[in-house]
Amino acid sequence: MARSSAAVASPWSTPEERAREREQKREAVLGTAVRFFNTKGFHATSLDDVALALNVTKPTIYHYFASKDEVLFECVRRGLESIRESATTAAAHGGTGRERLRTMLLDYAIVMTKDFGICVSRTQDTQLSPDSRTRFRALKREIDIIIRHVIEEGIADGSIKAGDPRLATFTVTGALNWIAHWYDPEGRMSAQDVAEGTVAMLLTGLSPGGKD
Amino acid sequence: MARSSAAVASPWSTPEERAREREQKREAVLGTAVRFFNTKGFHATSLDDVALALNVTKPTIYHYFASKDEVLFECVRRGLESIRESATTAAAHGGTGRERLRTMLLDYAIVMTKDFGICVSRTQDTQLSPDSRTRFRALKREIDIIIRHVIEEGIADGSIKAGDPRLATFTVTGALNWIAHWYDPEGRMSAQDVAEGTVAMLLTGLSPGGKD
DNA sequence: ACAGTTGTTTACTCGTCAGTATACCTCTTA
DNA sequence: TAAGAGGTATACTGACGAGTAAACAACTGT
Repeated sequence: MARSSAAVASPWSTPEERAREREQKREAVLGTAVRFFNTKGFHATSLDDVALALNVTKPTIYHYFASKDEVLFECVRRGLESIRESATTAAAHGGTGRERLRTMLLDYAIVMTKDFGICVSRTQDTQLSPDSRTRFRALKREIDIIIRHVIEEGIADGSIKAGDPRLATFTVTGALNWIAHWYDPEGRMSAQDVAEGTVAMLLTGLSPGGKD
Repeated sequence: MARSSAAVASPWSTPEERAREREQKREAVLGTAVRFFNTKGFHATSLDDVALALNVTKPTIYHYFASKDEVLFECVRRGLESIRESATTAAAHGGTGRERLRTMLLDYAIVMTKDFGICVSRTQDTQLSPDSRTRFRALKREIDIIIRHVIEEGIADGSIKAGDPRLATFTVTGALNWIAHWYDPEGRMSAQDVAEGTVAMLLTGLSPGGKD
C-alpha cells in the first residue's frame, strides 16, 4: 500500500481544505447577510447584526470582505449570475423563440423566490457604491439584452407577437421581479406554481383567445 | 357698494389665505423631498438636503412634519391615493370586466411615471415606521382588492381569461410598478406610450393569436 | 401697547454604525 | 523553536443625521 492511503484521517488540514473553509465562511457571511438585507433592509442592517448572528465580531467580517458594499454587491452578483447562466443556457437551446423565452422566464421566476434573487429585486442601485452600481447595472443590462434578443427572434420566427421588444422585456422582467416582493415560501403556492402561473400569464395575456 | 368690495387689495392676509400658504409650503416640502427620495434614495437623503434645497433649515421642516417618516408616508400616500381614486372610478364604469381593467391599468401606469407614484414603487415597507407600514400595506391591499375584483368580474363575464385572479393581480401590478424603475421622461417614449404599450401587452400576452 | 400665535433660525444632543488600530492566539513551515 | 501567516477579539475613531431647546422675529387680535 502506498504511504498516502495508509495514513489515518489527519488532524492537520491541507492548504486546499483551508481554502475551502475560508470559502465556506465567506458563504456563511453572505447567506446570513442576505437574509437580514431581505427582511430588515440593507440600511437597517448593520454588520454588527450579521456578525452577532454568526457568533463573531465585526472585524471578522472585515477579514473576509472589504466593505459593507462588497457584501451587498456579492449578494446581488450571485443572484444575477444565476439568472444570466440560465438565460444563456436557454438562449442556446433549440426550439422557437417563444419556447426558449418560456424556459428563460421560468428559471428567472424561480430565482426570484430565493434569497439572492430577492436581494437583486429589492436592491436599488442607489444603495451601492458608484463602482458596484456600474457593475450591477451592467449585469442587469446583459440579462435584459439576452431576453430582448430571444423576444426579437420569436417575433422573427412568428412565435411571439409584441410591439416593442424593449417594452416587452421590461414588462416581463417587471412582473417577474415583483415576485420577490410578495412571494411567501410558507404560503399556499410553491415556487414552481408561482413561476408557471406567472409565465403562462405573461405569454398568453388576460384576454380570451390567447393560446399557449 | 358693500364695504368688502370697496376695499383695495389688503396687505393683511385672511386666516384662509394663511392656511393656504401653510398648505403650499407643506406641498413644497413634499415635492422636494420626493424628488430626493427618488433620485438618491430615502436613507441617503437627509432632511438637511431637503431644507437646503428649499432655502430653509431643518427645524422649519419639523414645523410642518413630525418626522422624516411622516414625510415619506405622506409621499407614498399621495401616490397610492391617486391610484386608488382612478381604480375606484374605473370600477364603477360600465362595460366588460376587461374594459374596466384596461382603464384601471392605464391610469395606474401613468401614475407610475410621476414622482409620487415612483416613490410608491421604490419604497420598501421596511423603510417606514411600524405604524406607517401598517397603513401603507392597508392602502396597497385596498388597491389590489379592487383590481382583483374587476379581474374576477371579467372572468365571470367571459371577457378575461386567467387561472388564479390573485396571481394575475400580482403579475399586472408587478409589471406596472416596474415602470417606475426604468421610465425616463427624457427618453423616446412618452408616459402615454409606455402606459398603452405595457397594458396592451399584459392584456394580450406575447403569443400570437391573442386579440384586443 | 401687549399677549399670543406662527414661522424661522442657531446651536446643540445623542445614538448609530462603518471602518480601523492593535494585540493575541493558533497553526504551519523552515 | 522561531518566524510568519491567518483568524479573531477588544476597544476605539469619526462622521453623519434625526430630532430638540431656546431664542428671535413678524404678524394678529384685543
